Amino acid sequence: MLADGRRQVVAFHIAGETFGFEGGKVRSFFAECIVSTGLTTVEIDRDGRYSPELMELALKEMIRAQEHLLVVGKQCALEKLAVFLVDLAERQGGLGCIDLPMTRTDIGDYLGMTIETVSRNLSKLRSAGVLRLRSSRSIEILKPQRLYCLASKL
Amino acid sequence: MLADGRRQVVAFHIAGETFGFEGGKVRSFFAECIVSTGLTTVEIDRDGRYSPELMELALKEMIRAQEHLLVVGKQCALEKLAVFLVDLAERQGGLGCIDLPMTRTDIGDYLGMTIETVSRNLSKLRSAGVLRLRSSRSIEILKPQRLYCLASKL
DNA sequence: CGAGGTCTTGAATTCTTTCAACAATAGTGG
DNA sequence: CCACTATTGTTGAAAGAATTCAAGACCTCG
Repeated sequence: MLADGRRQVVAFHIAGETFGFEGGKVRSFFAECIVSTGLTTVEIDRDGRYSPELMELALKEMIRAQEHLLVVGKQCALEKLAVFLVDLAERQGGLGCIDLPMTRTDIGDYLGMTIETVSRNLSKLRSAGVLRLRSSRSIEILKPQRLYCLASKL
Repeated sequence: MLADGRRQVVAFHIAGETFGFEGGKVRSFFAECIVSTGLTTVEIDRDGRYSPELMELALKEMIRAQEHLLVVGKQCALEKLAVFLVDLAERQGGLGCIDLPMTRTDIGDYLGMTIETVSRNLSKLRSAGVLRLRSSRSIEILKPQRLYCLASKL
């Protein structure tokens, strides 16, 4: 949360992902469940040495944060949204149908835009025939290559 | 660098800071010197276990990246710039005079805005009496509390 | 069926970007 | 030391994009 009440969503995590690598005793971020969730905690060694596996996860998380910067730093809302959708699709295994468990507000706070902009640009993708909204929380990708292109992945 | 030629500056590092914690063999980012620079490399153990000290640095770097997200995600350019200046001032030890070794382009790519917007908002702060430009690369803070307030640090 | 939350869409405003011109600065070679 | 040149920085005007404010549609749950 920011001092003025605004919120920056740093990441969406799906099953099997690890988060919470904050070093010190002071925590700057918090996590929220948006679907029913099970958690496992990972303890570090008493002497503070991380295992290579855990270290790798922490570094992966850092790279992800830095790559998220690339997205949020983009100027065009449509592009940001495309990257978000492609990322989500890949992590859900394939570009057929994307499940959006989060609200438009969550997406907006993740991408640094208002919910109206999220909605408008989803509509823009819809009317361009790139995707179809089965419901507001379920998206069917009709033209994956167009989406990839917008996301600068092609 | 982004596929379309745009650039996202992830961090500015000053003397004594550590960077380059990319886990795998593939590197997504690169570093550039903008002042004359000395470097020391840190090697990790053969078994891949990081020392607690190095781990702490890596995690600090991750937190920094996530906090940078908070800045880039902000909508207002003036606010972003204020946060940038306050951060730089604090790392340079005090708010008297800030040294800007980087170009406006670097600042813009760091904050996710054009150089013109950087320049314009610096001018805005100048005409508001918040700061004075000794030169384009050297800034004197006249009203620190105003700057802090803009940076949502007060 | 009703109520609350979520989502979409429109219109006006505000802000940034883009394009262009010019000023200031630093570096180069005579 | 000075003119020349390239880079960097500033500013203006127009265009474009997102935000804000507002209204209404849709969905879910009790």
